Amino acid sequence: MKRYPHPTADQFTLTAVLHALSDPVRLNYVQCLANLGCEQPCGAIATPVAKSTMSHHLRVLREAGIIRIRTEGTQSLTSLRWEELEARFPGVMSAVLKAVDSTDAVGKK
Amino acid sequence: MKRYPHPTADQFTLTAVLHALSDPVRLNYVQCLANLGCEQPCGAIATPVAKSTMSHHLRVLREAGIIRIRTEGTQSLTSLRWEELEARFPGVMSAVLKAVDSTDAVGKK
DNA sequence: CCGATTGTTCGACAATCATAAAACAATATT
DNA sequence: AATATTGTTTTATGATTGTCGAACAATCGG
Repeated sequence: MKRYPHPTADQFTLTAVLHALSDPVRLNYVQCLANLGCEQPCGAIATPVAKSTMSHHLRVLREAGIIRIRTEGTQSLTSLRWEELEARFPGVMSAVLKAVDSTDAVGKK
Repeated sequence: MKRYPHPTADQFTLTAVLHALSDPVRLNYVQCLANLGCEQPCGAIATPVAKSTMSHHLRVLREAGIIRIRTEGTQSLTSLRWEELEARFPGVMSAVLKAVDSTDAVGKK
């Protein structure tokens, strides 16, 4: 069973969060995760990149505090750290995700 | 008199805005600009980097649509494109700037 | 006209990043 | 045990990035 280092909420930095969300592939993944609303295996969300690349992106999101990853069997389950993010940086995630919904900012980099 | 290309609001992309704000030097500049509330010459806001570096950062901010730059005499006057940004991505800028105020996310990269 | 002020542009450089193939690890299934 | 599933790690590569100094451009003040 793999263990991943997750930062605590007080270790989040705004610049790391913004940087993590500034990549189209990552932003799209986060948006899907938010829309689905519950824990998802990495593979459940379609992406245009190789699995090794996706593994890298998920690490960036995890290290920024945006997602939590735990393993169950062979799969890695990812979930948004919504409450912690909203508590630390109120309104940032919700505004960003609303903006994603209302624009085509994702997909074509 | 120099002319700078500025994107129109419909050309803004969320990822470019987030990327532009994800650098500590740029985020700090934007925050100062917002706090001062009015047009400022580049040099009026202290930064830890060389002027050529700052010129680069201001171009990134301009191309993302975050600031407007116009020249008057020898100085370049910068201002936030607040209304346009809020209209395009409601809540994003205001949430980010509030988060900056409430954390030490800026300065130490 | 001359020098000072204020930024921009142009290399150059080191660091980071997004990407993917290949090998690996861990668990599940048959 | 053998194979399939799922994702990570390693290694490599090309692109982007942040940084600076030096040269340049434009204006302002004498």
